[in-house]
Amino acid sequence: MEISTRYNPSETEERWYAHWENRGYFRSVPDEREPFTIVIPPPNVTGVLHMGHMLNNTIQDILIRKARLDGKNACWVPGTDHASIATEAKVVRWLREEKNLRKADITRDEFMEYAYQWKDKYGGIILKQLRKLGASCDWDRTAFTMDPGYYQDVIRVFLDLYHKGKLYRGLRMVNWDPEAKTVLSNEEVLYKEENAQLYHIQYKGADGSKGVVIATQRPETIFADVAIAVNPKDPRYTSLVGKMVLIPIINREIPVIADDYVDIDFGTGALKITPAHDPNDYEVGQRHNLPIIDTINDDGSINEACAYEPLVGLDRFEARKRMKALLEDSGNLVKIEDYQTNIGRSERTSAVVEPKLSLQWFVDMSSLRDPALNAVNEEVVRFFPPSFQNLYRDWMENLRDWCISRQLWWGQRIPAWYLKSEPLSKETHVFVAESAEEALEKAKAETGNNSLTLNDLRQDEDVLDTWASSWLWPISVFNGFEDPEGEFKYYYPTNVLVTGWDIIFFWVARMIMAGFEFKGEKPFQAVYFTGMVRDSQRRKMSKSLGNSPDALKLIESFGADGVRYGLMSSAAAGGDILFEDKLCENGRNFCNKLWNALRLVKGWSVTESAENEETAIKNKLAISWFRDKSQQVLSSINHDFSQYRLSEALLTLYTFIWDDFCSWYLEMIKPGYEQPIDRETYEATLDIFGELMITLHPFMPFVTEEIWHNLKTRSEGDDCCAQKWLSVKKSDTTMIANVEKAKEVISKVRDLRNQNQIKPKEPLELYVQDSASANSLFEQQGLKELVMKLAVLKGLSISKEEPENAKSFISGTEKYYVALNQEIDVAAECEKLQKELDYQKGFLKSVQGKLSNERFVAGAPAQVVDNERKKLADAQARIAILEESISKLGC
RNA sequence: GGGCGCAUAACUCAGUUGGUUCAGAGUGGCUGCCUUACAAGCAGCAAGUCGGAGGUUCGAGUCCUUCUGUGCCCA
Repeated sequence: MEISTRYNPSETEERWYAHWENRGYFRSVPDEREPFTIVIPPPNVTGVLHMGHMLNNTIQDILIRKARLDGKNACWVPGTDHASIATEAKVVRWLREEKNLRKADITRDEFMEYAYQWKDKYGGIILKQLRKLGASCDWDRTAFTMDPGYYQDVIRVFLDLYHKGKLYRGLRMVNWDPEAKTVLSNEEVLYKEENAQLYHIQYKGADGSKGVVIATQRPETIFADVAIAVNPKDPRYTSLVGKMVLIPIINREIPVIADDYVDIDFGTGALKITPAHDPNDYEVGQRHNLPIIDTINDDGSINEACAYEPLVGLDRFEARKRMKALLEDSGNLVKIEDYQTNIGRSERTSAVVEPKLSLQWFVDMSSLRDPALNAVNEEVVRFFPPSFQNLYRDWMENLRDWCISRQLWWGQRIPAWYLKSEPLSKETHVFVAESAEEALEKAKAETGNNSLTLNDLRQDEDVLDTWASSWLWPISVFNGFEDPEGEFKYYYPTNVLVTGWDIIFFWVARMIMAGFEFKGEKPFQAVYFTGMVRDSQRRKMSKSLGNSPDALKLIESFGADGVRYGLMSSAAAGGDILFEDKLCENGRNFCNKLWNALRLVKGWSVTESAENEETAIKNKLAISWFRDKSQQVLSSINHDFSQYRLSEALLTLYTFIWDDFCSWYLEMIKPGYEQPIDRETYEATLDIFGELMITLHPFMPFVTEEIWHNLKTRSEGDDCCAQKWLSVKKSDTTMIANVEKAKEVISKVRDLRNQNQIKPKEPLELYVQDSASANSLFEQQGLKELVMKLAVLKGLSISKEEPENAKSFISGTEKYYVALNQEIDVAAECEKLQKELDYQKGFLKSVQGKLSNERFVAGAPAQVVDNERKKLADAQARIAILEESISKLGC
């Protein structure tokens, strides 16, 4: 059979994925087995696969495939998030561009209909792309945060919190996005240093005195000023406190007040107080009972309240420019200073966030915090890596109430009704209910007015923050609200959540709070935090930089396994990945290596028995060595898995397969050119190869499945992905150590060839100096034959005499000679030996130092002390060999 | 300004509760090979006073203090 020299992933991947799906391997229904559950961090329904998703989902797939091999009932729930602000923006643009419609032109119901159309057409692309990566999700369970049942859960939770008094409507300073015209939570505001200007403005005294100079970054808000504040400890201004000054241009009188909040060293030390447009000013205003003048509209333009007609209707930034000229004209502008300051921008629209007083819905976090904080502190929910506990704790301890209303249509509409007869304010009646009808009943009861009808009510226009639905994800996807005794009981709490640390506040913390609040139980046992995928210059992958590779193209060029390997090989938990194609190239090369090992093995013809006794015992040793070493490797990989050290597990396997299996084992048993191999060795090799494929399967599912089926003809259902994870058996450590010593001897012979320009295939004669340890080493059955084959020797004997014209090397505590038909450079040889001797003597001295220290011998564990004794003996043996050689050469 | 990390080979990173023959890998570099599975490969080699200083300990890359550099989170 002719097999291509290169592994072709595109040919196999689609075939195997379809096969797995057809066999229903990814499907999970509750049964008597132990469950292993992961819920996917739902990507935006509008999203397309990017590097972060690939990393994140590869990790989940590795964990879920491993659990499946472990015989657990593995359940990976996929789905998407409705992403209210991002999706609404996309739908609005689509309506404008494709349908020539503006949001203002259509009703809410019409908008929702279009939005669902859009979602059905463009949404969920990412779920199809995940299949290409090999993600073994239970697709029958695909969930969406706006599914009817899910929607119902979100409403139910709103009611629940409201009735428990943990949800309230209040007038508060919020972060306002004037572009999206919606409120944002603190986490949705990104602060960055930007260049700005500080305007120094003269406020004249009402009594005609000089007044005071203030510094502000926002001159367009001076008409909303209600006071000037100074620090009570600032001697420059003590005489001014209590006096009145005039706002420039409009000449409205405002008082000068004293407040500790003012930083003496910033600007001029005098601060204008604008409670409507700055959160700190708002606090100061509250303390001093100052009025509030709101001069900015929802869209960021200036309104009539500013009491200066020429500015009305201008955008806040336009108004700022205009103010500069106006202040210059009026003679109030002292100077303009450039400076750097943190500017908050909307995560979604990049618009500069406007602090704004607004009537919104808030979740009171005080009672939700403690169980969630304790769960992480006490490691009931374990973080990997644990260092993220700090970040979590810090945030939880400084938790502020969560603003959950959003001025959008795409999302769960807030289930609160008001009386049309009452204008909106925080004092009006609010009827929170599951339906309008129920709200009406409440309204009648509360107002005592039985003649009210549905027509007298209006529902709150706003929807809920997307996180107010996704925080229920681990509960809702298992129908935990509607049917808490059903499969929810089987799957919840889930085993592990895999997510980027950047949403630890948005999502992870809130899911933990929701778990305890609504179910009295954590949502997951562990959280695995992935790092960020960055480019080789450490920059975040972003569309605007254009430094993000096309995920599907990567899969096309390197294969899904290649990409998975590339991402995982450098992805320690929590650590960022500096991505380059080269990483995937390594993965592709690894697939190719495996493929060629398969070609080699499948190319052999088989005979019933080995050609001679030497070959038979050599192969036997090779098989035992590899089998036994596999146990050690497996045990190390098991340990890595238990600690979520996936990257380490993969690299261990990679090295084991590439080096020990391909470079050593296969070379040990490889028959001569066109020679057959004995059946026993052949069959053992197929089994070994298959076992390696099972172990590698979670990481690289496609190539392992393909090779699994190429190794042997398999019966229906005998698939790699459905095998059983191997259990660790005992191994013969002495035998393994002996073979490792033999490998060192072989490498040293090869090195010697290299250094003396001897062809790799020219057979050499090797002697090992007679000693107890040499005899003991070569008593190992098959070891001599192994060394002879791989070092390409025509003879290997234990010798008391040192041969003529020989070069020597030390391996372990044995001395070896290779007879050469060339002159030996005595001087160079002496120098080499002397250098080695010096080193060994130094080593000996340090070991002796330790052993002569009584406190060491008394204090250190016996095993450590024994080891030092062994080191001492070995070093002495080597020194003896070296000294003997030196004296023989007459150095 | 407050807090949390990180600093190990030219580069990117591992290094578990301090203890195997005086720190590992991949990439890159160097030497030699188109050897009959694989040049997307093979064999071999070189390269690190583990950021600086001090301390605890019989023993420190690992723990403590401090300094320097650097990144992140919050304000």
